[in-house]
Amino acid sequence: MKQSQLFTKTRKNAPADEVARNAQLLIRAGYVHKEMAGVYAYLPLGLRVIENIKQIVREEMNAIGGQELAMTTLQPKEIWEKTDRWDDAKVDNWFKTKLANGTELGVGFTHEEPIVDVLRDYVSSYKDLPFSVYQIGPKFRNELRAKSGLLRGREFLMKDMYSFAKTQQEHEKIYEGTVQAYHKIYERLGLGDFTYRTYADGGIFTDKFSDEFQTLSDVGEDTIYVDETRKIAINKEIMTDENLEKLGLDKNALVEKRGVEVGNTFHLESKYTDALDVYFTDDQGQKQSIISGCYGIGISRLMGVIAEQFADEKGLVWPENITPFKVYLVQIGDTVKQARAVYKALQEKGITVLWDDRDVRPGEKFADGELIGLPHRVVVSEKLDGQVEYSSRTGNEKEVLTVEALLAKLGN
RNA sequence: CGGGGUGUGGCGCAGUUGAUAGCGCGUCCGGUUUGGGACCGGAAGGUCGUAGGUUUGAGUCCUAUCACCCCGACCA
Repeated sequence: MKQSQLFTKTRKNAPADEVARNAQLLIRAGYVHKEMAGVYAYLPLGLRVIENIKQIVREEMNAIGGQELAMTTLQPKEIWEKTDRWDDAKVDNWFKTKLANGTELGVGFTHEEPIVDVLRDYVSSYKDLPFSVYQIGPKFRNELRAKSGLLRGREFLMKDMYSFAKTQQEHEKIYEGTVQAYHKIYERLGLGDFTYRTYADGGIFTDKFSDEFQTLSDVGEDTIYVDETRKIAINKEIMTDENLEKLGLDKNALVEKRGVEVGNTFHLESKYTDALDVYFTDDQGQKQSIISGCYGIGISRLMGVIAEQFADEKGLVWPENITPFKVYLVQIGDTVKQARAVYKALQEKGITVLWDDRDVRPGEKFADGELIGLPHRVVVSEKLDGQVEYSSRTGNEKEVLTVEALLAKLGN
């Protein structure tokens, strides 16, 4: 992509009403546009990041047998009444609306009820189970207070998977498999080293704990206690002596940290399936409850967390796997021809490039490149005598290479 | 939802005891520049969040309202 054609521009100042570092940088660099409090549009650069995150999540969900689908945003109130989650006293962050004829509708804040409602059409026998389905799409929550930029929005993107099993044992296996997939996802996103599986409250309908995935961060909203050697943590909310013993955690090994919840997994037992009257018939001809689990990952929140986590004083720093483009190609002076050749050569290798072909001074290009945060910078300049200068976003050293050497370096 | 704060060109800000709204960045035109956000000259762009009110006169005072931010409570 030529930067001269990118419709967004960088800006030197962040809007005064945006305090969160992630949103400040993402806005300054042209990744997102704030539509209103807690509601952000994803601009071309931002959408590329979002799509990269989604793709990693999708691949890992597919790898454990998840089947992708897309549920609806508009929701009939009846199914939510069956699980007693329609009443505003029970769920206070619903967005609700009405059809022209007055029929009340909900705007989806989660999708347990609708997916279970779908099962009714397709699941009746033990032969139909187990399976998992997931979707990646918008969620709407009428938060009393949106905050922290992309970390807590009223409209946000989430991957939510739901599993359905014949027995608790079968469910546990799926659940653990999903937890392992989550670890892979955070690893691939570059967050593996500081994202912890964290025991948390399982909710009112199970005595099991749920698991949160907490990325350590000063801007985190949760207080967690981390056992760094075992790579596990416990949320402050459930930090009691009794729970520590139940979980086999040693209080003395725990360190208090702040975390951002970047995912969670819940045991739902048969609460939703029973409430919506969806059962299966076992091989003895007996009606049985379906055991389910739900598994969320905040896609747009992850973009915020990653922006926040890796940024330095110059701007964003994207991990290799989710960067909108791999290379920031800077053309200095009268070098269009050479720059185009490098651009094409990189692209032929399958390396994505943002080519700064603008007619602006070098300093501005470097500053913008650093703000935008692509991992690799390549400079084409008359000074380099046909070679190119390579530097990484995070390193200080620059090396002058031939184009062939550059391709070899970036091509693996 | 409780407490606190802020709304003035695209962005960041100033605007005194009430008197026809300024600055920086950005944008446009012309020129000089070109390895770290250049410089010179010119120009466009604002019913001061909105609605009432007080006043000869309101960005400024009063009332209401909306939006946004922060702390708390709640939540992916």
